[in-house]
Amino acid sequence: MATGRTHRPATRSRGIPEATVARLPLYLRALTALSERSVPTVSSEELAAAAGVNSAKLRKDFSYLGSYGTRGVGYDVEYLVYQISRELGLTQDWPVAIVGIGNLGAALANYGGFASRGFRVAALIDADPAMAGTPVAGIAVQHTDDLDRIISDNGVSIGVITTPPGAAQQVCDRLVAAGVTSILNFAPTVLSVPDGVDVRKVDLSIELQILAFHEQRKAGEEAAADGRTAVDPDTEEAPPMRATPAGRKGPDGDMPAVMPA
Amino acid sequence: MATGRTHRPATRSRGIPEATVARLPLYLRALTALSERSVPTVSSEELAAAAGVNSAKLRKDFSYLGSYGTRGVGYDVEYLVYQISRELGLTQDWPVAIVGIGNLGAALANYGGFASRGFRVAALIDADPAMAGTPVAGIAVQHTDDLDRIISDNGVSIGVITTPPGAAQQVCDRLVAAGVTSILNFAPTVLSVPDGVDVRKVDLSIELQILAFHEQRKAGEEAAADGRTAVDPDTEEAPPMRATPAGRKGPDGDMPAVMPA
DNA sequence: CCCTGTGAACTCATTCACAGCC
DNA sequence: GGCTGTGAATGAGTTCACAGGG
Repeated sequence: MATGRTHRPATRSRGIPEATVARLPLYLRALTALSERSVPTVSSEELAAAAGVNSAKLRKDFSYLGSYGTRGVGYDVEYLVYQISRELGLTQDWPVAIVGIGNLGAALANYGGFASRGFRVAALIDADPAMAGTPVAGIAVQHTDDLDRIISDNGVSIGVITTPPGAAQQVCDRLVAAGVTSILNFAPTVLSVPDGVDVRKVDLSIELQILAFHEQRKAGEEAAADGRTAVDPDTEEAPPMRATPAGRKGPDGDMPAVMPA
Repeated sequence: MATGRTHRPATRSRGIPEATVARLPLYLRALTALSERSVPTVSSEELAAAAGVNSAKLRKDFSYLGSYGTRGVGYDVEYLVYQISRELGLTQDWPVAIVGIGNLGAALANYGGFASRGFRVAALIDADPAMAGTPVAGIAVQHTDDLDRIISDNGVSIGVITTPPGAAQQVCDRLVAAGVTSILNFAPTVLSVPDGVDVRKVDLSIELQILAFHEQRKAGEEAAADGRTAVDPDTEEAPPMRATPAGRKGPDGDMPAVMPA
């Protein structure tokens, strides 16, 4: 932002904040619903409510895209749908390959929300030779050996990894080598990729752990409110054991059996 | 932190930043791997690399938990595993209910990473009467009619929603009414919940759209680097149509057929 | 008036850089 | 000397509050 409109081409150029980008799909979904109900116009307040954000944030977000609203009126639904779709790159077709056709991979292949919105499952790939040829969601599974060819032949630039964690990095490397530059990773692994490749991750167990953290806090506060001393994770202190004053682990090494695996 | 140790109980109290909480599971995973390899000690640098963050961030994160490291040496792996587990509330058992046993729900029920780490699938619930009794991942599916009882009987406080979008809000309401205070939502819907209830969402289609945005940018930049005029989404401007100067949609209403559904 | 668009203030998060301790 | 712990500096994101066009 800064002092004055610097040297920009004509409209506003690059640099939509990442946080804004992450919300555009949300707005788009809300707008699409309005569009289906043939609502012509919507205010920032209404749309914000539908998308689950506050209206100031929404207006600021849209201001990064340009001035697409009408003061005193609101936003034209169809027009905004188009502008956001274009901004997100959904006016073109994105062939996607899913690698690792287990329970999750198959579920994703069958997932409807995939096909709509510019994404198309172009290939299913698995390392199990026995699966090769089996149709999943109407698409024949292909073997990992052909990964390179499959990616190039279909012009895939977005790959989805649903392999077991042990295979994820290797699959990732092969995808990248074959030309994929965006990866959606469902395996619970940290992937390393070269510059220029985007990785996003979806991790069930991380989400649950974050919920558990807050859940535990709630339990603690509730108990505190009850007047009881509570099991507040912080007050609970007085560590069950600690490394010996100036050493490694402490030979007494008694620690609650935590973490199954 | 701050000028002086203010009036805190003894250790450091509440208020771990949300961003830090979201990374703790990542650290825990990396530490667990080290623990399995019987590595006794790790430096912030090494651990940060394994978790895919930089070391300054990691040290700052850990500083919110307390001073669990040893200067000149690093962190005791087992001890840190325990401290983070405790902080995240993983030293206790969290019974989880999954509502909506379609492809995705079933895949999650079968997902291994679920069972480990303190979470236990306590119930599977579906609205289809035909599914009632069918075992999925070794657990009999129960009918939505009994949702209330199932939640209370099992002491479930974390619910996972994998229903179609249309049913999600209703299921959410019922879960909350039954006592659930944390929800992990896989349905592409914005859920509204009362204060005190946490919702986290996992949304495939949003993730893909974010990737598409960056992917499109890459394509534009690459073309620009090639010297060609490129299809930079911004330069592309000169909108294909726009609401008439002072009115609604514009009667010419010609808009590219975007958005399948 | 109504509602958008946006500077300015503020809050939250990351990074720097170094003091403090082993 | 090496590595943690943390104030201080910087940057990103959100919210405020109001100017400005319909």
